[in-house]
Amino acid sequence: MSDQKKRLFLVDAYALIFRGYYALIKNPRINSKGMDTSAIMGFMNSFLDVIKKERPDHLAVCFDKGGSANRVEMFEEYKANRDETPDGIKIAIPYIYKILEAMHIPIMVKEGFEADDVIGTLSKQAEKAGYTTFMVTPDKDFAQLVSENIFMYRPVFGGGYETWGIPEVLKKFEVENPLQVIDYLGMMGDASDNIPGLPGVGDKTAKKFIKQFGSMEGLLENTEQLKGKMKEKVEANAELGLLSKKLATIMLDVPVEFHEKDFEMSEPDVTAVTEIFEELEFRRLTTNFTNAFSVEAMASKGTNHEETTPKKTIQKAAPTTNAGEGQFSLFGGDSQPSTATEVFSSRKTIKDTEHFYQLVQSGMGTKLFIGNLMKQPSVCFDTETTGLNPLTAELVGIAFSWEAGKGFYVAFPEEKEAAQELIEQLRPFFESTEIEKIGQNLKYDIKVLRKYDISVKGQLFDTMLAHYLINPDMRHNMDVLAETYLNYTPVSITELIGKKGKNQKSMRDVPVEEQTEYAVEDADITLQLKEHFSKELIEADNQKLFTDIEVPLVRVLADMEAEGINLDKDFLNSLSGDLDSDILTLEKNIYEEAGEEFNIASPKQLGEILFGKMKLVEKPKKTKTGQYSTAEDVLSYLAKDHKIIADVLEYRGLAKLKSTYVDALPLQVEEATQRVHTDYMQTVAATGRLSSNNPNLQNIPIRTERGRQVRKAFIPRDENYVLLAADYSQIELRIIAALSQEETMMEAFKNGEDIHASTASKVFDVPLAEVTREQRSNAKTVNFGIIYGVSAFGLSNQTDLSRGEAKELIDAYYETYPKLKHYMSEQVNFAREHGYVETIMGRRRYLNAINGSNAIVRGAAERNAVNAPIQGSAADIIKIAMINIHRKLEDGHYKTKMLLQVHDELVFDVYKPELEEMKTLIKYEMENAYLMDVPLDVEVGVGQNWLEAH
DNA sequence: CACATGTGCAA
DNA sequence: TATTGCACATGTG
Repeated sequence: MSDQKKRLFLVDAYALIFRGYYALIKNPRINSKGMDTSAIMGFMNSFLDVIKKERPDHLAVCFDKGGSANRVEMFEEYKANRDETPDGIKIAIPYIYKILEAMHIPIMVKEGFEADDVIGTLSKQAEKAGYTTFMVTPDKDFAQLVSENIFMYRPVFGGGYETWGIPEVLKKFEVENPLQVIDYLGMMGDASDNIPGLPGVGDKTAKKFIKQFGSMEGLLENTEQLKGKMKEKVEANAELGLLSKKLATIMLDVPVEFHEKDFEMSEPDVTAVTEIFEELEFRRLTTNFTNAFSVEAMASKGTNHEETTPKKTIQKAAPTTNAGEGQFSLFGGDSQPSTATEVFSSRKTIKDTEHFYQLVQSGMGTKLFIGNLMKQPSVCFDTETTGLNPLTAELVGIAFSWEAGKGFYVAFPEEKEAAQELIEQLRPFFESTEIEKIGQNLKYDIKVLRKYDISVKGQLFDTMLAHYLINPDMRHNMDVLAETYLNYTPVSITELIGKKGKNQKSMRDVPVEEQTEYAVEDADITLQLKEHFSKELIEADNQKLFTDIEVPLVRVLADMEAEGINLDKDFLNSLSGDLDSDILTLEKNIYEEAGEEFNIASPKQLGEILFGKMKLVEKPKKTKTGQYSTAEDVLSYLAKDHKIIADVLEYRGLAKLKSTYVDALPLQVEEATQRVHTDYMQTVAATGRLSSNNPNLQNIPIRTERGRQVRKAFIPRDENYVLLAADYSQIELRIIAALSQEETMMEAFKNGEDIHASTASKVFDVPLAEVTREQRSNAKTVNFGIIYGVSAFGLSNQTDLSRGEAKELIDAYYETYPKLKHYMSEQVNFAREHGYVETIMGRRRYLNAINGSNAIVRGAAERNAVNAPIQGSAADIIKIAMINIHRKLEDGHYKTKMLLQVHDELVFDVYKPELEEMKTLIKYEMENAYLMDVPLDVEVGVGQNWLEAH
């Protein structure tokens, strides 16, 4: 294999660093010193992968230094608009240098030249010297350099690499010659490099032009063939086009020379590298590194299935050896211990490691399989369906796994009766109370199976929920979890059924062998994640929260979602008509006042009219992108002086109402049930709250008279039912009072006082009876502000108070409630020391930024330290209440159903004969879900619609 | 068609 | 320079 031409790898350092950093932006790696090591980790992972996979004999890592003097000379805005390099990247650079030096990796830097130009020049020189060069970079600009001997070696999102040779470039850019990539980039521009490009020309147009004219020059010489606006624009920007092309051209005459010897790989200084990794707390990388450089690793090197490397130049590796033997120890994130059973080689799909996935054949095969299945104490399963909506989706198959690396797939027939027959055979498994069921997002599977009249019984372990408790701020989809904790990249669903939109396939259209591979892999991975997470749950002392709250809630939510709520479409239709005519009138008035017609819904156009043309304000506030801000708090000050602004505000309110609620809700009524089924997300809000979508039923208007009308559209199931709404009164303030043991506030609650009036009376030092509306309102604002960690500035923004008055008010507030202030600083201190805060049920939120150096970020973390335990404890309490109520309704075989949760409120469809019983039961369960030193109070209302029920 | 931005609804 | 969310219309590529 090495008898082929010699190979040179040139690594574009910054491109890989940026890519690594942003790939982890949602789950940044923070070590115990609070340092963000994402960029280093991301870069090293990619880099070591290349070494491990390709074993290059000649290699260099190329950095920029001092930018490109040349390009800036040509175009002074070149890269000027780029955001400043994030801190996470800045701190990474010196470490990466140090690591590469310790590894004895050649580093190329040429002051005043970009890495692109250095790499370009070197590859062309190496080509003359008989080398095949691989440019390791994701940056598509490099495509212009590709030749018979020069390839791009691109890391692919989700792991693996793809190689671009001439055919790939020609196909990708739809050109005849790689050099035309320069014309393409020149026309289209590149926002990240600040190459302007031709205005109005994007990917599609650029490709068209190149097919038609061959080059930028060809285009500019033949503009008479263009039409309309495009002709004008291109002609007007000819110079810009030529300049853009120059900027996009990678220079090949950088004063560097390719001497073979300088690029030879040599033995790394293992001790030095290990030391740096230890300092950074990179455990997995340490083994990854040893592996990448070891002889053994070379022998057992596996092939990634995504390999697109040309056969002649890149050695194809031997079939993967048994990865379970333990010569790799790549398992686990840097904080996770590695274990023998969960060892997989880096960035591979599970396909490449030894595994045994079997398709269960019908007849005898099914019987044998089910017999075996029923003997297991604990099984992971995953349903495959025709779509994402569990109310309409049909079963395509179910994967099962109970042993790492092994699993089975039961494919389902399309025909309804046959499918039902098959699921009946599986019923004993799903309805067994003995067998524990493991899954990722089990709510979905439960809802799907529900349609087949199967109820999933027994203990549940949902890996998504488990991870949500382990770190609620991270993302919890299975692909990310597999990468983070198991270090492998599952087959993506897009690979199977294509991107959503144009011609997305259904799972049904996927060959059953591929279904098996994909589905069982997911079950296999989920099973392995469970092993991981169950340990971590214990370490974080979150087991009770998991078992007693989050897991039981899954079934409660599945029931609520399946139930849905009745919506009065006709009523909304008539509202829509009313809104329409009012909006039309306002529109006419606004156009008249503005002297022209424009799109009022466009903040850009509106700002231009109000502040650019009419100049209603001397110094208009701008948004971060430099547009005039037309936000409500800006405009409302001006409404009394300018009719047009009052009209705009009213228009906005009505338009919002119509588009977001009145017109949108009827479209969400499910065909099959004629009801609206929201989807509650249990793992989104970092504090432990639920969120609701498709549609969001947690933000239905209530504050304005007009908006409130929408609530009239939510009605009982039929004439035998009424809607009941039960609200916790001031639950968050009660929690903070109890947690801080602030007696004054606790007393007020115990005595059933109006808490805001009571606060006002104490803070402003007036008798309770003499508190003015304004005083109560200000006290209410502070009460809420305290929960969020408000500043004097923020408070003065929310009230009529000046900054000074706001500060006085806050000071008086803390004097009234000294324990409250103490509690707040205690929370902050706890977070500083432990890195997290927790709720009454031990739900944690990690706040690493609280020890960071950025004052703004740190301030936000400090507010979170106060807010998260309060908001989160309230969430804990209502979740407990929901579970208890759900159980009572089930056990008592009531017809009443729980329908909605809105953070501190529950909504029920109550069967009229059960009404009195329900009022008592619901109020009792909510008030007694969790007992604190402050009583909880729940207000219950009943009505013919949601508005009346309040 | 996908994504960013500005805006605004709820607790 | 107040917490947590979701979703709309516009604008851009």
